[in-house]
Amino acid sequence: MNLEQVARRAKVSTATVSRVLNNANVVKTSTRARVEKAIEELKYHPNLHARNLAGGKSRTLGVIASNMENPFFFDIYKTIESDAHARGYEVVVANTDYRSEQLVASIRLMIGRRVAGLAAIVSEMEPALIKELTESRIPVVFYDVGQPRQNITNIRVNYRRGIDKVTDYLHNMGHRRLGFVGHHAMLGPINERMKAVLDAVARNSSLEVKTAADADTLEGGRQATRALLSSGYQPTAIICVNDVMAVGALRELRERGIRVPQDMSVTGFDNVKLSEFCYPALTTLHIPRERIGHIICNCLIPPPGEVAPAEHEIVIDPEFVVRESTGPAPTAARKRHAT
Amino acid sequence: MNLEQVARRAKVSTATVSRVLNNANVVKTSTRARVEKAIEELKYHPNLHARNLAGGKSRTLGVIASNMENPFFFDIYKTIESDAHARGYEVVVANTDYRSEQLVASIRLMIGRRVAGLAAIVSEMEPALIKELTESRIPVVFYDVGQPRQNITNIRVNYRRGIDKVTDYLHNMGHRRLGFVGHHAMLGPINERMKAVLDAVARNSSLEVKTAADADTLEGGRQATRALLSSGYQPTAIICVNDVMAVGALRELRERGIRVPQDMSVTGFDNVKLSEFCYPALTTLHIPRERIGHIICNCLIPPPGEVAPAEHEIVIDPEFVVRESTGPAPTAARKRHAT
DNA sequence: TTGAAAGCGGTACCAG
DNA sequence: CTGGTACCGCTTTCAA
Repeated sequence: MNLEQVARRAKVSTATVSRVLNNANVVKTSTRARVEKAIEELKYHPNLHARNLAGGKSRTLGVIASNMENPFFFDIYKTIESDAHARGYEVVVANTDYRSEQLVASIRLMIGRRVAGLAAIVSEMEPALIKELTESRIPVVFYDVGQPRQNITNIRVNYRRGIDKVTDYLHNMGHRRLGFVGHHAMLGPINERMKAVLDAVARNSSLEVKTAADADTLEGGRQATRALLSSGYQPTAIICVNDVMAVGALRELRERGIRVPQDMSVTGFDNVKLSEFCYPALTTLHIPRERIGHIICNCLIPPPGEVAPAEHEIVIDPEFVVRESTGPAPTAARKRHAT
Repeated sequence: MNLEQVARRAKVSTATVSRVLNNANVVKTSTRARVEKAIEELKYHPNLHARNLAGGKSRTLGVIASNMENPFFFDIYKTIESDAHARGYEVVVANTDYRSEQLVASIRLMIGRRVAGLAAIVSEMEPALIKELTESRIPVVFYDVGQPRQNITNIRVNYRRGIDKVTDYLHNMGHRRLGFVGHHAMLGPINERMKAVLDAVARNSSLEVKTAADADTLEGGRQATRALLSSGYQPTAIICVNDVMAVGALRELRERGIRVPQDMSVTGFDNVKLSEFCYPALTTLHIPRERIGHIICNCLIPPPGEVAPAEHEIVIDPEFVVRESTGPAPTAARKRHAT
């Protein structure tokens, strides 16, 4: 089913059919009606590949994320999608599962699709890829990774500032032995979060910390917490790399009969909706996912007439949100009681 | 950057470049090397639109879901994606947000992309669309909606059986006043779930029920529960249309000081991972999302050599999973105490 | 083993 | 306002 058949049935040329398809308001009403009738009768659906090929432009944005299962990524994606739709763009997504081979495949796929812009919300990233992207001339926004370049915008979160708020808070509450639950993406921002914790501990000799890592899922958070505690280490507070893993931690603690926050404090990161709905509600750091989505879309779809904005970097400061999962460090007496 | 430029640089014809791109093992090794070098140097990325257009086939699957934010949909999607990748297919997704206008747009988009197969995991669905799809000749799998047809496979869940397990269980536990928390998709399976509850109540004159609905999110579950209880109605058990909304219900109850399960029982549906991690863990009905994903993929990508399977329908029975969110109905005495 | 050329299904420019 | 037609970038015979 193609243009030509429609044209034949409507007794016009393919050019005219193309015109009515694209709302060129130069077609006589009667002709247009005839064409539309033919389209309807033939159940004609234009081939988008042919369109993109002939038209040259794609009006499609690509979004690549490490783990769409984590609401953090999904929230950003959702904002991008609705902004894009509002401007008449489609968006295609790809998951990397934190695997850089998948990242490579996804990026090639996006380039192959000739997307009009690409957002990479990923922790893993090889320099070679960045180069490849730079040379592809597609407008790109990286979240958390890479360097600003010609056609590359960078959004980063000031993890150090965020983590410092957490460690200061915990320290003031009397916590000295900390645990850190991370996930298996050992590059980029995750490491930054972990390093920030490590540094805070290094700055303060009264503090100590042990870390554990597992998959970026509820189950992963639980397993990492289990590993952390099974080692015999007895922290009074666990800092989790994100909210999802923190909810996993909460479960492990519950099953061990460790009360939160009386016996153990737990913190998350991101402030996804779930962090308010779990029990106890998580103390966490808010990252404005909608704002990030809007920024990305603005970079990728420059308002008509304007040129793509010059290379630049946008830094975001996480906001500390105290809820129910944290409290004063248990005293020896209370701790004994709990056991 | 196109085939021709690569061809020129490698001093071969475009046909040859195409051959090395497609791993046709007819190219002399030395030639192949020359071409690959050129591709590398030029950072050439084949235009997928041109490829699809010329090749005719697409090796991509379309997946349309009502709400990817709900892990239920996402789990199915994820399974489809990994199965598809294993067989060398791509998959593109679309969200409808339960809006049938979005569904229409998404389906047209998929047809326009000439996907090799389409999975529609949606609650909303207009008959006209089904017809349109049937006529498009692409293999389709509907979850929960529509009728089996020529190129259409149907997967459905026996909601009635599932819900009956829940209502029987609750009835045996002494519950008489039920609440039902649903979401705003008033067509298809949701209605089936609700109708099953209504029917169970109708069959048993000692039972009564009131319903409330809101968005299919954590917050929606909370709001619906709030609405249900604010009306003055005092159920002893709340049946939720799915786990996500049940977690929302849990929060509202917590904030009202209503203990689960002592003062109120709560049930979910789907048995997503979250149902084990929330507190208290949810009594729910398990729906095998991975199995569903596999089935879908098998229908859409028939093993090479075989013809697409004939029209058929697959029915799934949910399995009842009892956890901590349900218990005996509170006695009058205990109830008074709680207040 | 390689090249030439005919499409694939549209778009857009140029005439009429 | 409408038709003719030269591409868009790649795949795929058909010959050489």
